[in-house]
Amino acid sequence: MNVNDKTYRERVFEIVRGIPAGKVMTYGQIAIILGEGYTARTVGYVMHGAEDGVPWQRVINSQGKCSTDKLTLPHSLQQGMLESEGVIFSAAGKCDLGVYQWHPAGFEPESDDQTTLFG
DNA sequence: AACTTGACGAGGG
DNA sequence: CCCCTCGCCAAGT
Repeated sequence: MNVNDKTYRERVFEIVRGIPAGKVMTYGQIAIILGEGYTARTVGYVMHGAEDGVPWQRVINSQGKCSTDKLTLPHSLQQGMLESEGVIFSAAGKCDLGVYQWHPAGFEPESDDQTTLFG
């Protein structure tokens, strides 16, 4: 399995393309969904080579922060793109995953207690 | 084949 | 909240 294999990379991109604007997913979350020997690191490795119009900005780390701060990309470019989609970041550059994290159909968390929302 | 890096994650101080 | 350590998998030298 090689990150350059189209099938390998496509599985990651397929999920990322499914993230709607204003929502985010974490590297580790994507790795868990793919299962097959993927880890947060490999997903990140695949993501840094995203080119197919994949909304890479919607993939952040498990802390709710952008991992692109000190890298090739200008500081807060990713955060700025997400803010344009409505994601609110704290002064420390962190967003609330409990609010913005996207869960693909079939991989939703256990929490179904929305019945208590409005009594 | 060995060693280092890297858009990561969890745990501890 | 910041910093460090260790585990993880693939790529580049």
